[in-house]
Amino acid sequence: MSGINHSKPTESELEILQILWKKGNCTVRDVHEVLVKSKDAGYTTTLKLMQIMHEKGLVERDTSAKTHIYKALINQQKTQQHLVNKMIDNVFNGSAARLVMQALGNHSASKEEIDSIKEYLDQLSKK
Amino acid sequence: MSGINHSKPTESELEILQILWKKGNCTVRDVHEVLVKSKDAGYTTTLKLMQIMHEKGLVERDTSAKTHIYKALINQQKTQQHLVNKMIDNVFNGSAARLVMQALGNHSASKEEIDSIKEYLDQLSKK
DNA sequence: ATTTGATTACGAAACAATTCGTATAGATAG
DNA sequence: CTATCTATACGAATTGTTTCGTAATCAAAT
Repeated sequence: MSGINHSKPTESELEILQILWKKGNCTVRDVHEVLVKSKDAGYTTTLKLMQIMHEKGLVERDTSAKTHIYKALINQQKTQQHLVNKMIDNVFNGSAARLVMQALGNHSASKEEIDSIKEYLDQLSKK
Repeated sequence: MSGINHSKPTESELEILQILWKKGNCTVRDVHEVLVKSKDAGYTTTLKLMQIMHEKGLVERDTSAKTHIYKALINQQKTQQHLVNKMIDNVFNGSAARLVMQALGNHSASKEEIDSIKEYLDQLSKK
């Protein structure tokens, strides 16, 4: 077991992780360009965030060239799992079912989504 | 429309809200006593938090007696909805279904939970 | 070579969240 | 009445997050 990973990215870090998970290897500029579409931020802000994420071990980077290449180090699924579990405990008193209903209730899932969830539940039941 | 409520309680605030939602009216001590069961905190820390929550409009309080009585001002369901929606956007790229599956996958919902969700989904489908 | 542009490094400011020590006031027991 | 206990008020230290200005470095273009 090497470095502990609390896997508690902040909100800004999560935004960046999203991009890294989707696109794989990125320069700071790559990430920044996606970010500015949805929010207002300076380039050096994004840079600094990614440097801090590196210090924390959330990402790794290749510094062999002038322009560094970043890559997510923490796993998307595990991070999602961690955050969902925390929310279940923290916000829904430990009831996964209540979270699920809340999620489906107002967010108006599409028919396809609902069907795929049903299918998923059927598989879960068969055990 | 009067005061906007961003309903973005911090983690500590959420812990306190949980207790207030469950028990209704509470003194600081009531809340504190529940809190210390699961975490390490001084009484004045809890007090301060609740005072700040009051400033923010998250709770109201009756100060007519020496010992103040606190009560949640923001709605549990709405707060949950808000937080879930944010998580869907922020962590699951907008897919409620993915959140649901993640929630059910590892958290090992009980058979009863799964059944009640199925029922819920059937009702949703009939529309 | 010099200028221009893009990049990383660094440090600090601004803000927010958390924690707690100390002061003060009211209630109660002796 | 006085000592003690419990409560709130206040301020400040600490820590974490976010933001950005400025400097240094390197590459490419002129």
